[in-house]
Amino acid sequence: MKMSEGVEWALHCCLTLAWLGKDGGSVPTARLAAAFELPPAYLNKCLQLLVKAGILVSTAGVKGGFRLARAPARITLLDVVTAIEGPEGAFRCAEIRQRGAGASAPPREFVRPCGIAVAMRRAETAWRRELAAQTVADLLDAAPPSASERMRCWQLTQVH
Amino acid sequence: MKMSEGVEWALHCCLTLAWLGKDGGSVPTARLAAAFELPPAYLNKCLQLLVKAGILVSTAGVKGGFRLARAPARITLLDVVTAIEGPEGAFRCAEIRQRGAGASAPPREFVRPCGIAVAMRRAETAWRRELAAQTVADLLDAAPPSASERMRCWQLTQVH
DNA sequence: GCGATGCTACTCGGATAAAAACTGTCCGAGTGGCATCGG
DNA sequence: CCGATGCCACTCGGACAGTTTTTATCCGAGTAGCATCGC
Repeated sequence: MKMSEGVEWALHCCLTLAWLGKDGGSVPTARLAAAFELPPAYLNKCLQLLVKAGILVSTAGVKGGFRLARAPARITLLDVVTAIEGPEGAFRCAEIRQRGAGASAPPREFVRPCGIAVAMRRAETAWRRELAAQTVADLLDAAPPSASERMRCWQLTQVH
Repeated sequence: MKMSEGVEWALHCCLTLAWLGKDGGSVPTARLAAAFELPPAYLNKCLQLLVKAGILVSTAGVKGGFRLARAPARITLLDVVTAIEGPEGAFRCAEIRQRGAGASAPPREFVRPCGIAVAMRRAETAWRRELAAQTVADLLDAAPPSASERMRCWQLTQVH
């Protein structure tokens, strides 16, 4: 059960966009990739997922790039995780209770969901609740102010 | 982020062992695999993980097999999930904040952990807490009594 | 001088390969029961 | 009849392939700015 690295990348990029894009400018993939030494093409793939989810908006052309689609306070960590990992939960009940020994049971016994699936779903719900309670704005507040400034200074050095 | 199917298998096997092994007998892999139409060899691999974690005990020999190492009330879902999936969390912080733009930052800035990692860890902790709050005994109570009896009857038909 | 127009460089976006993890399979070491043999 | 002993069938346990998911890469479609050309 390994979460995609794209989640970490996406969150750091959201934070960076919140810092750099304050003046309304778009940031291209190449610059975000350079900011964290990530493979640019694959990072682009992750950012596209965020666009599809409505978290980012993309602009084509020579001065194009990505920027946040809405205020950081309205982007939860759950939004980002779901955008990258997909809507399905980690645990998927295959209903093996109905196979083998359970094949001869009356169908009405399987009307109520499998207790194991319920328990696992409950845990994942708690996980989602915690993720939904945190926003990108919270991450901005928690990060040291120097990081924001360093990122902004670094961006100037990258202008060719 | 897909959880291994072995988790579902292991939980169903723990439930089955609690039902069948009441009289102290061990249940071999082949019988558990037949009970859910699972690949026997791979299921055996999962059961070995449970043995390593101290959840099951295995007995070799002609009347051998697996049985619960302790009472169902003392086996949490977290125990089983950790045994199959390993102790590491789903999210692993790669500290990309220290690379690229952050490479020139003073080391003391990275003493406190990455805010993103903290937030993700908090969510996973909530997930673990829910899993730890549920035991195999709770699953036994939640399952319909007919399932227990059916499994016991079915077992008799499997004796060669 | 001013506007329209064609061009170029740069961007995103999706289709295409390599790598890793998960899933599935096989065979060997070890053990306990059981039949046999001897006393 | 009772005990010791050797054998055998059955079990777990770890080493070996196949398949799906993840990671990484490349190239094409499209767009915005800019220089050029014409009026």
